Amino acid sequence: MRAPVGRPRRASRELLQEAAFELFQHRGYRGTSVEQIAKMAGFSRATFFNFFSSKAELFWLETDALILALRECLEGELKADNPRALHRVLLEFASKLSSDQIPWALQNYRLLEAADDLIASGASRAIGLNRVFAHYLAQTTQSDLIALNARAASTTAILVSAVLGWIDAGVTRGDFGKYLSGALIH
Amino acid sequence: MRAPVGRPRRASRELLQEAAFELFQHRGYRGTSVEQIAKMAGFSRATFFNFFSSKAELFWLETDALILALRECLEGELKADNPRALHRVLLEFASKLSSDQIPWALQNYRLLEAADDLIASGASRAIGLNRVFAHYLAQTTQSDLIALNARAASTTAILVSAVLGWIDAGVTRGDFGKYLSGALIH
DNA sequence: ATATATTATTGGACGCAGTCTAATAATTAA
DNA sequence: TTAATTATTAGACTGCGTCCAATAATATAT
Repeated sequence: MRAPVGRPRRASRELLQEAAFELFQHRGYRGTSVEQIAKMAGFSRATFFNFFSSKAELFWLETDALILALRECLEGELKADNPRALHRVLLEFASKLSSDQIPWALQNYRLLEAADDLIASGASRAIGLNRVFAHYLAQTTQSDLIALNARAASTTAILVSAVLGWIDAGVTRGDFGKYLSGALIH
Repeated sequence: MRAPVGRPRRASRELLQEAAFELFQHRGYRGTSVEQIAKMAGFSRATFFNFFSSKAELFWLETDALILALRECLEGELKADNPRALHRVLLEFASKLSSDQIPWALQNYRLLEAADDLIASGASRAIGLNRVFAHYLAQTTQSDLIALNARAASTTAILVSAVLGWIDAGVTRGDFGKYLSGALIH
């Protein structure tokens, strides 16, 4: 593990994100330009795009980590001898979520509404989740493709709506598991 | 009903849409600029934005009409003495859909994938549908908000996945009702 | 006929996102 | 000291969406 060759990095995703969220608070997402974010963090616009492929990617950084954790949890389950039902795994994952580690983006998900690129990137996350669920169901159950896709889509939609409900509940929200189980059994 | 005052219109949504879809076929959605669409139809870029608030709005013109019809169908049902369950109304609406009147945008929904603004505008349609369903459920059933939202979201997701499955089935797809009912009862 | 009001179309400018390229800066290795 | 390597940067470009002022085409009033 030698010292890396070449000019060392000064910028980082974290530095840029910090500057961005501060600006988003004051001027909103649309009211904040990439130029301003980069300048606020002490870098140039070009550098911003060395770290994020778009303004929206920055927004989802923490949320993507959460989604990744969920995906790995499901993949681990698939490797088990007898993988449990999707809903059970989701509920267990949900029970480990604590109210104080909600990604900034999710806590401020209402920022989505006015910005096309945020809606699009949020939708891409939902679609990605849906693919993960569909894959899990395909491995663990047998049914025709259309019913399988419908179940995956339904699960995704319910999960998202439970998350939003949980966030909307504010600081007194309590445990997420309660919200998810309430939404899953209908 | 006198002749309208002022300079008469030459342009129309239909003319612009026709030109746009032709270009989309050849160069794709992203590869087609608003400038090109307007020029192809014989107008200027500025005129395009007199008729559509964005390139994506043009894409959804026919689909929006379909969604509107569904919404009106549900609103009519709400005014009935004894509105039926949401699923029943949807199935009846679905049975009236014929394979040869699928909006161009839906038939070519794969164009969505590469274009952020299309994804965003598509997601907005889904969110709008979801609101309609949530409203319907709120009027016709009694349950807590979170379960209600979850059911609406689930219905929306299932409807969308059924539509996509139906379209993917190609010309031999047959009746949509079959797809929807297969997706709804899971 | 001519002038006026009204509406449609247009050109041109702007700011911002995202892409690209070439230049420069900071470091390690030779 | 020089070369190789990587980070940062400036600057140009295209396209979207917004805006405004200019012009064109029509109806109506005088």
